[in-house]
Amino acid sequence: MPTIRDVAKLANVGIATVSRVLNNNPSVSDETRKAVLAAIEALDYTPNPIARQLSTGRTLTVGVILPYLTMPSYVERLRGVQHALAETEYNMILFSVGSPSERDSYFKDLPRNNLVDGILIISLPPNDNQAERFARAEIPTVLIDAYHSQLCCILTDDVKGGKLATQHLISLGHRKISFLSDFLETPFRPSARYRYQGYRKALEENGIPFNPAYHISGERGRENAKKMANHLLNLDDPPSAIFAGNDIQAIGVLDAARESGVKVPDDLSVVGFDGIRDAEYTNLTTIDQHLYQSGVDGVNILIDALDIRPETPLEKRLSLNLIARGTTQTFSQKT
Amino acid sequence: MPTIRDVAKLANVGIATVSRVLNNNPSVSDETRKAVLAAIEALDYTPNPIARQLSTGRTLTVGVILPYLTMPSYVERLRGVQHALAETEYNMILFSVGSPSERDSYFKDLPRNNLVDGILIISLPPNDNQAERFARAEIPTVLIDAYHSQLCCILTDDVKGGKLATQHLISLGHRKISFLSDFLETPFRPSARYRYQGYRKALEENGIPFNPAYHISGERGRENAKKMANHLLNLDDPPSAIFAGNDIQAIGVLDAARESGVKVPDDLSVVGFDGIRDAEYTNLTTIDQHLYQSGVDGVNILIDALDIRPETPLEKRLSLNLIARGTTQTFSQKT
DNA sequence: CTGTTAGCGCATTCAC
DNA sequence: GTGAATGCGCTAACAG
Repeated sequence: MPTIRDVAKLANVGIATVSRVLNNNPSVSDETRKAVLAAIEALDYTPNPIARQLSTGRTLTVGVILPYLTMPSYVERLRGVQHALAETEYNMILFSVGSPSERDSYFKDLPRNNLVDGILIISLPPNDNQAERFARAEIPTVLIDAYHSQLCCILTDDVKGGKLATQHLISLGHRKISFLSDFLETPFRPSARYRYQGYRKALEENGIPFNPAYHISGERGRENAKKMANHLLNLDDPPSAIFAGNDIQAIGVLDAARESGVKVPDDLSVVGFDGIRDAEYTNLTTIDQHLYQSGVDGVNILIDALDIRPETPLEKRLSLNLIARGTTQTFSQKT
Repeated sequence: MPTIRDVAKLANVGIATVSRVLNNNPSVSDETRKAVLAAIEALDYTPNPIARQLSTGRTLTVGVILPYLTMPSYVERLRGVQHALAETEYNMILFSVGSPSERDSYFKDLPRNNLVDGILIISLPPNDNQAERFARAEIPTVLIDAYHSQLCCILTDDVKGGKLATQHLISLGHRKISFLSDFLETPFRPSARYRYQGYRKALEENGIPFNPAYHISGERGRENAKKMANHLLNLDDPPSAIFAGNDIQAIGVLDAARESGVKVPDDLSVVGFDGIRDAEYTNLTTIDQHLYQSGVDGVNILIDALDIRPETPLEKRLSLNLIARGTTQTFSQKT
């Protein structure tokens, strides 16, 4: 592999001159510049980015820490990041997290080892110590779908979203409303918990007593959601509506309904959460939280922070939209 | 940021000793090792990977070149890569391609600039010159869902898959079978073209004349597929079955059928291609091409090649499975 | 076992 | 305008 020295030799110049040409330094005569470019061409030379990184102290790379792409919402966010980053000169290195210990290891090393110029964290809230570490680091960090008072973050209000979804059902006349979700406590970001809080709040504000039998949570995934939904549908007094913690689970609910012959939305209304593509496919009413946009915003804030570190952490809240589709309907039945 | 020198100073040793400790070199006395570790701890020191990379010539990084995550199949393949790479000591840097020129630029520089130790290319077939370049490079390269005789590749036989899907419909009694897909010529990998070839072959082998009216292609995406399907369904003599070039398009066909009141599978059978999760959701009969596994295999072959470069390029063909679900049915109608 | 030294390939002073 | 020298932080001989 040719080095800058080889180019210099061939072009009969010093390596500094080659470096100048590479970096578009204007103080090089047209003649020598041409000679250098010819040598570069002849040797098929490409500057070694690693050497450049060590020398300049910049890597032109952004590190993205995120869970394995098991959930469509992560993918959607990553797509936004991908797209926004393409507009910049930065590359992206992906750190996939499968366990809390993996997460902690990245959280510990990445802000201190100069491998990346900036860090983007998706759906993985740091604890106070970790956040402190990020905040102190020379490397700017932005959280997407996670909050910490000391760090820049892009957020959606899950509580509000939960309220919105429940409110929608209530306004349709439903009173027997179920909440079905992942476990409320998880090793990563427990968005289900916040959505549940919103659900509870909406009930309360509307004077609807909370029925513990209508609250169920379990392992994530469509299959499990289906099982949980079956349980709900088999209650003596089944709910007339189910609010699922995310779209995938809502689709599981639809599965259960179909198999049990429960007609949606006639006999049962279903609302999801996220606004992933699958929701569109299944004509599911859901809360759109602008996943893609969260990735774009995260990148933009990070890129800005790379130039001038904000003295106080920025906080951006994304809006939430109820998308009413075919799985919800007025509840008119009298029992 | 502390350097190895700071640690050495604090521990009262030479930097070589610190380096030895960092690299678990056994020839360090327990005592000094302990002292060094204490200093590392005290300074919260983390070795600079860039410096290490420059010094060793290894980056412990794999470059993944792939199209923007616009299609679920890319995501699924990336997931496989992500998972398999996590088992190794390698990191992944993502190069997202949105246009042929972007692709060409990565293809040109990446094999020569030592930014990564190995390259994985997903669904982007190189031309002869580019392949030559990869083959000559010191950096091993593996193609996933792309073929070139000079390079290692993980493949599925799209022609065979197209045959398989068509064959399935034929064996169900269908004779009026449509093929609906993306444009057969695309800037990236034209898998639709191969699947179309399989379709034609199956027809031929079964003595079914090809009806040009039953062949339609256009812009990708669910919406467009729906429009194309509508066109087919409105023909004077509409097809009794539609084989779509991929699952997303098949779902578009289902949309069209639903809206036109054409019952699937009673009035129309539909087959997709890919085996993405969405196919499962929509109960779509499809050809599963083991997308996830292709990513895993690609990583494994690459990692092996990192140790010992195969003298002759490896080629792995993934199997294809017809998954018969609810959108296909025997054709018994007599017209 | 351990310290000194010489690069890795480039950018960047500082003289000329 | 241009070249020689220095250093980025680390690893890897090479001595001792």
